Formats: sequence, C-alpha cells, structure tokens
Amino acid sequence: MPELPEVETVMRGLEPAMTGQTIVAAEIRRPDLRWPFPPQMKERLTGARVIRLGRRSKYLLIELETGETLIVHLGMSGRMVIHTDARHVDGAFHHDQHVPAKHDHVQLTLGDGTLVIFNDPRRFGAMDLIATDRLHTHKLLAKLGPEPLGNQFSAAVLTAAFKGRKTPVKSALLDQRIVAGLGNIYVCEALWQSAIAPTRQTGQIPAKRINALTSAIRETLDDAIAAGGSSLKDYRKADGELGYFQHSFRVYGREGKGCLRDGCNGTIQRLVQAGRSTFHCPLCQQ
DNA sequence: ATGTGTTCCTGTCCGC
DNA sequence: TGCGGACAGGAACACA
Repeated sequence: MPELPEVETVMRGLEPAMTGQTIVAAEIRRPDLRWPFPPQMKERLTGARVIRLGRRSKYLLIELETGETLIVHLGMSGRMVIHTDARHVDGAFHHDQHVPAKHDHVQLTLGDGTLVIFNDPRRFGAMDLIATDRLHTHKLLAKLGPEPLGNQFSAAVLTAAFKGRKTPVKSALLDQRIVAGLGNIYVCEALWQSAIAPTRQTGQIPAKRINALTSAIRETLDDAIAAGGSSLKDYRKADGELGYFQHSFRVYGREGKGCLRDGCNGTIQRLVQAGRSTFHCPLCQQ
C-alpha cells in the first residue's frame, strides 16, 4: 500500500541499513519494471557508497557518493526486503547462498553483507538514476505539488488549486500536481475526516471546509506514519519486509459498516470515481 | 486547459 | 476443486 506514509516508513527502515554502506554488488534480474532500467544501472550502482536516503512524494531517494541519486517507486505492489544473514555478523559472507524469491527483481549487496531486495509482483514500480544536482528536473518529480507535511502546503494552496474547477474533490486530491503523496486510501480518509463528500466539485467547497481538509490531510498522514513507525520494529524482526504494515482505517474498505463519526448513524458506501473505489459516508460527508 | 477512460501486470478472493 | 470475474495501495497516456 505504498502511499506517502508507507514510503516514509520504508525509507526509515532502510536508512540504518544502507546509510554509509557501499553497494558491493547489484543484481538486476530483468531489463525493466514499468519502464526499462537506465543504461548501465548495474555498473553505476556497483561500488557506489550511499550517502543518505530521502523521500519525495511516493518516491524513495537513495543518494550516492558518485553524484547520482537512485529513484525508486514502489508502484502498487512493490516492497523492499532487508535480508541479513546471521553469518555476516562474524565477518564471513555467505550471501551468495540466498535463494531469490519470486518477483525479486533487483538485489543490492552492501559492504556488511546485508541484502536489500526490491520485490514487485505487478511491476508497476520503477527505478531510475539521475545526477543529484538535477534531481528536481527529473520527469517524474518535476511537476509534483507540495509535500503535504511540509511548509509549502496550506489551505491557501488548496484554495488556489480548487478555485473555479469542477473536478470532484476526490480526483483533485489524487492529482499529484496539486498535492504530492496522497493515494486512494488516504484521500478517502482525509475526506471522511473533514466531512466532505468525495463527489463535491472543488470550486464549491467553502473556505471553512478547505481549512478542515488541510488539517485532515496532515493528521491522517501523521497518524499513518506514526503507526508505521511503531510497527516497523516488529515487522523487521519477523521477515525484514518493509512497506506493508497493520493500520486500521476509519472509512477505507468499510463498505456496509457503520460510520465511525460520533453521532452519525450512516452506513459507509462504496462508489467508483475515475475507475477507482471511493469509500464514504453519504450522511455526514457533504 | 480540463476532465475521463484505458492500460501496464500478477495475485487473491468470492460466487457458482 | 476448478473457473471466471472483480478487484487491488499508481500514474502515464490518449482522447473528448
């Protein structure tokens, strides 16, 4: 479920394992994911030291000492797995005996023997390399709107983007040019939280509701990141898999169940907008 | 310029 | 148990 909070959680999980490490081997088991990998990706990664990890929207950024940054997108089903062989702790590396799982497309071996594996059944994910000083010009990043948890995001920004447009607010919030990082789940959650109907045209939303929506977006994402952080330890302990964790939603996936808003007797309904499921309470979301 | 539908791919789940 | 269909967390792209 990689939306912004999940990518943030993956980034925080990878950070201690990767920062300062050198990629001593890169195994690339197919020529592409959603798009072809960049030319010579294997060679450009091999021997590169990881300076730091970051995130922009749903993109994971791995900055290398070579002057390039590896951009990773998890798509719908991508995940990162950290594989640590106990034998490496004593200095003897036996990582070559690790048997790849199905859909393990890219495997990085770090200097201490840790394996970082990108697994993606549906292959909607992507990887690319770009000079770090040109990162913001990358096609995938250039048009992204503000980070919802950053200083650039505000009710004024949403108001300007919403003004005079007839787009249903659900679609507008999925538009990464307006605000970056929201996906289907957290859009539903934020609209429920701020009691706005997903079908509402953006130009028709009162200022007060836009203020509420702005806060709801921040709170929803903050809560999810907090939940991801708290589940991270346990998840790592289990199997090293990052990117999926238990989190309960207030409205997403709750079709036919009672609305959880205090004093509301509504029933959550599912509708389809632009080919994607929207969950909402028709009673309290206006 | 804006808004909508299609498409990429595999896996899972549900009803018959 | 098998089989078909719906659906899944994204987003580029073609098109009205």
